[in-house]
Amino acid sequence: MAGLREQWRRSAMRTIQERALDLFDERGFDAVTIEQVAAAAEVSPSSVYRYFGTKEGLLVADDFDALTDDQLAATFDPADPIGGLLGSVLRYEDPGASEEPTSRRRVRYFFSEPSVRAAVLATLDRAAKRLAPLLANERTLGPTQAHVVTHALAFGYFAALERWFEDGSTRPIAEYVEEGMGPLRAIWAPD
Amino acid sequence: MAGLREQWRRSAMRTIQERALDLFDERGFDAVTIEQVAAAAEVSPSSVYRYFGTKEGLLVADDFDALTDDQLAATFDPADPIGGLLGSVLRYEDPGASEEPTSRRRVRYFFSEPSVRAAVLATLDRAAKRLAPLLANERTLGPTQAHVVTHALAFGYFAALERWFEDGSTRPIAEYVEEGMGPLRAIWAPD
DNA sequence: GTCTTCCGGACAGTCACTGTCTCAACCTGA
DNA sequence: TCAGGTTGAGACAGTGACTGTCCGGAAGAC
Repeated sequence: MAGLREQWRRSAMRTIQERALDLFDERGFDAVTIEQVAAAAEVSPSSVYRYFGTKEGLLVADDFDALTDDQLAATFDPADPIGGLLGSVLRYEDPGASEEPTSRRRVRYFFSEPSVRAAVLATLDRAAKRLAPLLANERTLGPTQAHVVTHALAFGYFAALERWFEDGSTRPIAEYVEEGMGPLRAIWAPD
Repeated sequence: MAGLREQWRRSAMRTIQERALDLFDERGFDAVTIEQVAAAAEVSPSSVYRYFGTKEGLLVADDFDALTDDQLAATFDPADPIGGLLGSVLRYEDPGASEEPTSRRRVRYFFSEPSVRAAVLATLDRAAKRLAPLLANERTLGPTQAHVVTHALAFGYFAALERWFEDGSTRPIAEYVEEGMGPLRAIWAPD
């Protein structure tokens, strides 16, 4: 059973996020208060904090944080992290994929709103920290090197994404990742 | 002339920072309010904000932000960024160097206090963004690649620093940077 | 149908941060 | 040395993000 309670919670979260995006797009992130978001979604401000933690959390779904260690290990390929990343991007951009409708609207704030950007950086930082041991296990990299490399990958990816955004978000993201992260492939090149 | 006003401002900033560190070390970052810091330093809370902008700013001196573009270009070597970074670290750790006494005490909070960590990440992000054009000018890297690489370098450096901290801060930082960022040198290897 | 559990709403409180005003002290030019 | 302009620190009120706690009512188990 899905759990009626859980069901209602999910739908509440979705409508809160959508109303929030409506307001943000209309008046700007800073000009909207949590109270207004709560009123627009017809919930209490407490619930917004219960669901999303922070105002930035309304935009930055910590997808990575939600993954268990096993799920993370299954998604991440230590032998070819950039290839795996590209695969995720391609899957995300696949027109047939069933992606949540808000995910495209949110990205804009990742780069335009400083506090949101900071929240994204923090998420990437946590993700890189969790991925490091997975990389250290299977390769000739020491733990410090693995730690450095996962951070380089995570934030390199972010940088590529930013270029895509600054370019007008017209060409596919995968192109920017492929081209931008190309130099990082040298890390795995045979010497 | 040094400017009497400017002189007093500098000394005020130093004492504020020192008092703040005293309080943070004693009670913990979260348990200390700006008002208490201001009282301990015998200035008004307004001044603390005027000087440091945010509570995290008391610990994260945005040294990079303060540099002009020219100064930045002079410090950064596009041909060998990792070597330049190592040089800075060695200079920092040189026992003969005249470093500000608070700089060692602050580092701890970079990694232990989430909001401070976020502020550091934001600083690195800004630094990487400013460095990208310098890297793109002189090498065979495209602008997107340069953007990715400077982010990889900045946050890779941060990761190496964290390993140093987690290891007890006993061995020299340069060792962690040298070892951890070794794989990134492959980016500049001749193919 | 009852009992338990859980969760959303209400509410009060804290504190980081902002904007504005005032006044005193520095700086400048004669 | 002394006016006049400027700069910058303190005082103060306000906003809004976020926290903790309590309570009632509805979902879940039996």
